[in-house]
Amino acid sequence: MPSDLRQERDRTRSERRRIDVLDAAERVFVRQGFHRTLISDIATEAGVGQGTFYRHFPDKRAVFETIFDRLVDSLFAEFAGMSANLPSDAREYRDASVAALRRVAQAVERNGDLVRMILRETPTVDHSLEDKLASLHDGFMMLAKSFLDHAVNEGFARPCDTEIIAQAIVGMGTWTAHMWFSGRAPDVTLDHLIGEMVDFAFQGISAR
Amino acid sequence: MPSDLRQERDRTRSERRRIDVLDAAERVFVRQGFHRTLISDIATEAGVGQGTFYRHFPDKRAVFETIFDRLVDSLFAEFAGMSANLPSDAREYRDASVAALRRVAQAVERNGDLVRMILRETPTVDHSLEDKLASLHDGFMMLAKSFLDHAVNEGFARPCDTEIIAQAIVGMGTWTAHMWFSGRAPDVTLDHLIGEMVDFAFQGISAR
Amino acid sequence: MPSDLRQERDRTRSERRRIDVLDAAERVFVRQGFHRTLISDIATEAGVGQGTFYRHFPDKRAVFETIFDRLVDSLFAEFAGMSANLPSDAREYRDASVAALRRVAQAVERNGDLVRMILRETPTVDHSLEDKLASLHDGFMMLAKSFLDHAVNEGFARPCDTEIIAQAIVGMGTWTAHMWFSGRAPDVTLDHLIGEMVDFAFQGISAR
Amino acid sequence: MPSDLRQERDRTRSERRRIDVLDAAERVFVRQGFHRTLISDIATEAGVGQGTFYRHFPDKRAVFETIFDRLVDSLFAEFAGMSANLPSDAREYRDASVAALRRVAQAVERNGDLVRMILRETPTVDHSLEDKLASLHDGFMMLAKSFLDHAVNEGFARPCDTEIIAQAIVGMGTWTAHMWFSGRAPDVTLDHLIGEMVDFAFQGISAR
DNA sequence: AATGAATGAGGGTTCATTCAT
DNA sequence: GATGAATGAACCCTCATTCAT
Repeated sequence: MPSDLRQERDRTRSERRRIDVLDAAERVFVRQGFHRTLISDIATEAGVGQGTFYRHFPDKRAVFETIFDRLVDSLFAEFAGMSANLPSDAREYRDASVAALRRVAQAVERNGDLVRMILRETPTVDHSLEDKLASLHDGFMMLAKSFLDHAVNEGFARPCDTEIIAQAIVGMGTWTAHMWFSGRAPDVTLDHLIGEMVDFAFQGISAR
Repeated sequence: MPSDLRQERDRTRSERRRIDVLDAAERVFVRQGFHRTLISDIATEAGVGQGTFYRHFPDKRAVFETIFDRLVDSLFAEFAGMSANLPSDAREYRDASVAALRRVAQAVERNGDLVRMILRETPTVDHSLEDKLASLHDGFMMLAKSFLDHAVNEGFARPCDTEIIAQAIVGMGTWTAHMWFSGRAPDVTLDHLIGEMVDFAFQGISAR
Repeated sequence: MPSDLRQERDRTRSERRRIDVLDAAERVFVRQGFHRTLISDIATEAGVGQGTFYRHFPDKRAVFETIFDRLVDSLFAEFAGMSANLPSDAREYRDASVAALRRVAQAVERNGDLVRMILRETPTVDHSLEDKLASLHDGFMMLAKSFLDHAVNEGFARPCDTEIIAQAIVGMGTWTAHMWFSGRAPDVTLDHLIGEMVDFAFQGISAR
Repeated sequence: MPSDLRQERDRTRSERRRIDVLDAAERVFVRQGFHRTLISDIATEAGVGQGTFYRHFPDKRAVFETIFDRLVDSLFAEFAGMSANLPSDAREYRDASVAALRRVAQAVERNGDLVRMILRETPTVDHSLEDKLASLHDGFMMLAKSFLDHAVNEGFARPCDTEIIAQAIVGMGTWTAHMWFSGRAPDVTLDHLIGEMVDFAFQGISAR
């Protein structure tokens, strides 16, 4: 039945349009921020009429949320194959940390501006989006915490309030990423940066 | 000449009005964020007409910047008497850190919502305000760095890339403060939180 | 490609809308003057929303200038075929003057209110529009002067400061037109009026 | 009784204030035109508070009208002693015309900007002010007409539609004055200008 | 009487959203 | 389905006018 084929093709074309709009919105949000962006900016950037925007999204907030979700998914995909086997001594733990950070850094590097935009804009878009971002942070924190708990249990990390420390570590990382992608970080290689931060996390600043 | 007296009184009253408007704006910004706040919201909250708003500020952005500056000044005032004598051994250094963090925490505690609002909204208001906030962060980072450099020079902190570590520490602190004042931090006392963070910063997570 | 057709049709329709707004503005300006006219008055008169006004003109001043230019163009079009052959004796000169005035009068008659409005309002709209009107007057004056110079050179007008006299004649004409279209001129036929003015311009008031 | 004296002095002071405001308004109107002038501009220029403005005038229009009337009065005062004895031959008539124009020119010269402002702004302020200006023109026209009628009756002016000619002459004069005070008139002496215009009015342009 | 801070109605302008084509 | 002109609610800002001091 050819109409099936046609429906299929139409759906595909529509889906492509939707993604065009999404990509355009992302570029504009990155460039101008959420609040300075007009629907017409997005439509123009996407090369479509404003009406077409409304065929795919109910409003600006919805596109933003879709972009947010898309980013989160792509970051989580990056993590998928990662936490396979837990480290069994301090050395392995450290190596795993460095490897994980490198992987994240690479993942984020490809669209650092996007990440920065999301971190900057999300909390001012909406209360519910602010919460969503918070859960995301919580998710990372839980991940870090479970890593840490494991290490403590295995005896190659000292006992501590792992929730607080996990929180601190995530904060440290997020912040540093923010700086790095703003170009406001010290002018060093990414490997050096990661190395210093892991050393700090493992040994702190104290001599010995 | 009685008109001198009158001018004086008028100036005082006008100054009070200005502060009323400023305080009202602060409350509304905290409640609704910068972008959802209308001039009329501020005027209503202050219990004055819209025209009165414009008598004291040219626009919403200007009030925001004034609130920002006022906060920065009040935080700096808190720091004024602090960095008197530098610590001369590791223990003193740790104690000084705890004391400093307590002091900052207390200073911020009184208007945690304001701090959170400023941290959240500022980067989306304006490019120039975003920069202003960045310099502020830089300032804190430099402070932390000089502390750290001192400790390294004195030999009670291990040699490291103090700029990176200072950045990380400031990030960690800011982030944790953010969490704390959102009520999304673990449910512990402030002293415990500070203690854990300082321990982490000094010894890291490693056993021994 | 049907979109070409559509673009064409859209452009035509838009152009028509623009002219609707322009015509409406003209009517309102004539009725209320520039300063008493609100954008909403124009939109209402045109039967469109306020937003539509702004789709076609940036502000009230711009519509005014467009109306001004449109009038000037239409008046100049009237003059186009006129100054073909210069008169070669006093009688021809007088006949040519009468003919020219009749022609102008007819051209202006069709929209006397508009002309009056433009003469009245333009100098208060804007400095640049005031200047534009002044150049227009200058243009007319130069035209009159060249006519006069020719007559003097040919010997059927007495030697005189032709610039001053040209200025005076234009003033006389403009003024009389103003009066005529306000309904404040003496109650005579246009031909009589023109005849008297031309006689005056040729012979002055003196007996003989 | 000293309170009489005091009342008297107060009245005088109030009257002086009123005139200060009036003078200030005049300067501002000349500088900015009626519509661009704010009450606060006038008050500032007068060096008084805005409240004081309202003590003396109900609104901007009223000050304008007062300035208008004041100008008219001062011009009429200038004419008071003028039309004493009517001329009895053509030569005298011409001399009288030149003398009259010189006198008017001098009167106007002292405040040419004011006259220009009044001529420019009045018709756009108000319908009733427009009418008032029209009556003024009518007054001048009637004056000119009666002069002209006399001359015709005495036989040293040719018979003509004196109303039309009077209108034309007034228009010519007003227009030329306008040009002159805008600095857009030919660069000649006032006497030359007047001479040319009177010659034109008496003999027209025709040779012989 | 003089002041000028306070007011808020009024008018300009923007822009999300609709809808005829 | 796509378009973009049209719309008008919503918001910013001005400024004539009032009135407490």
